[in-house]
Amino acid sequence: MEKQRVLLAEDDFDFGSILKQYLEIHNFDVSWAQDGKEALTLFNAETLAERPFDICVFDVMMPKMDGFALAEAIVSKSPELPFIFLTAKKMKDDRIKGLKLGADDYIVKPFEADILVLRLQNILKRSQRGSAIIRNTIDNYAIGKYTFYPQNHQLRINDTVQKLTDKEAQLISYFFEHKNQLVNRDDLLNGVWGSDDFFSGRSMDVFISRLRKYFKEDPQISIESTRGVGLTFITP
Amino acid sequence: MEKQRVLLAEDDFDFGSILKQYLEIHNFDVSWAQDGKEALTLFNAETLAERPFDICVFDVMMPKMDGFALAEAIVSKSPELPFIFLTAKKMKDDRIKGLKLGADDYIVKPFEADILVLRLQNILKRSQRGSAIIRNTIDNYAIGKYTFYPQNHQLRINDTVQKLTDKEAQLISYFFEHKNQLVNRDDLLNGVWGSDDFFSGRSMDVFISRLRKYFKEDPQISIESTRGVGLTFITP
DNA sequence: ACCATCGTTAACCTAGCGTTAACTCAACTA
DNA sequence: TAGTTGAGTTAACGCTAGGTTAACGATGGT
Repeated sequence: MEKQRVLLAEDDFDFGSILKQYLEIHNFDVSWAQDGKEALTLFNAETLAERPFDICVFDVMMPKMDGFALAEAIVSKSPELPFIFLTAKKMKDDRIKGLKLGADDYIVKPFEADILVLRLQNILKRSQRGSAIIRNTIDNYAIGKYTFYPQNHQLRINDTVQKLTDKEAQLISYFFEHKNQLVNRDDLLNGVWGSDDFFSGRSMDVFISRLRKYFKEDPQISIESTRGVGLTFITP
Repeated sequence: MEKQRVLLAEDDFDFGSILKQYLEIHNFDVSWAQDGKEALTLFNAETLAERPFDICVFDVMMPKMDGFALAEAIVSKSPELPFIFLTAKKMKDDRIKGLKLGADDYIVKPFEADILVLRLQNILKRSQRGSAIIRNTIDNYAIGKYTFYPQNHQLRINDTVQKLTDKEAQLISYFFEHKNQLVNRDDLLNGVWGSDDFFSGRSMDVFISRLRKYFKEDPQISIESTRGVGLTFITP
């Protein structure tokens, strides 16, 4: 199999070099940039040279150009190129911002390097089986009679407006962004809560239960769980 | 997607060139003028050439022709063209003057460059979904039985006149200018106070509470908060 | 020098939100 | 089939963002 090409933008030297090594062990071909501008330059060069990247990994906090800006710039040129964000936790609201940009995933530091590898492999697998993502900068998600507006945390159901709380909004964004995919519980925890928060427990289940109530009216939409694995947001 | 065209008028060389770069990274097409007259020339040239600008960014303090004069000149020719002001803080009353001219936003220096980008994108999104703003130089804002006159800080409620303080007036202007939009607390702080004032805190809440009193009589008008996010000035 | 005005701070209170606890049911294992 | 574990749901708890009022202190006018 051809090596997959990864564009890695990560300013922390130690962390970056470990990731690079680790990815290379797993048979990726890694181009590592230490700030956003450098990453953009790399991207342009490689794209011109007609050996485009297969996937990008952006740290959010970087000097000169942050990961979001970088992602926007790149998405505008290669709308179908998958990318994920890395971030230190505690960056409030960032997760929604990231997913709104159309990120395929959102990993909160610290994390195990092999987690990253697994996620990348999954995303690549998905994007290869067709489903070329046409990614627009999203300002709402609509399914059937439901429309969710991430900016103001509003879920419109037909014509009634339901205000969601912060966490509900983050969770629902995650689901809309991964609809009809089985997402495992750890990924969900990481994506919405930041895994290292290791809090005792079952908060996620409570929130899922709350979301289910919003979707109760529509038999076509549901959040189904697969015991021991994770959850799927089922939509028509 | 087509590049959006920005007319940037900013006399400070360092600041201007950074903004230009940053905007270009975000896929804007930037024309940068270093004083008001130059900006006006650019505007005329481009408008004649039938490649009109999509949005303008004016620094207030500039040699030869300040941002306000420039804005007036441009508004009189392209009434529907969105524009925002940049200004050093401490320029008392400027904000009201700016909003009276019909500015779509008002950003106080210093600020993060990505804030600017986000605001521009929001404004453009809004102005594209219809609602072509018919902008008159505003000398009052009227909603129901309330009319606010920014020049003399008077709020008329039916036929009684309430004189507002400086800050009340700035805040109410901001809300009238952003009615039925959720504005986040930081933007509000920046728009009215100038964010870097990081003053200990809760002044804004006090003012909001004061404004609410003025609107108490009318059940259709209110200032509602969305916890952890911001505030919405609700009007019919 | 005194008073009035206004923005800010302090202090207290409420309600909204995320989490936990506890109980129940469903699903897997042996 | 009994025992165990994962997940669904509800109610309750505790924390904190936000609402409100009163008091403070700076500024400017008389």
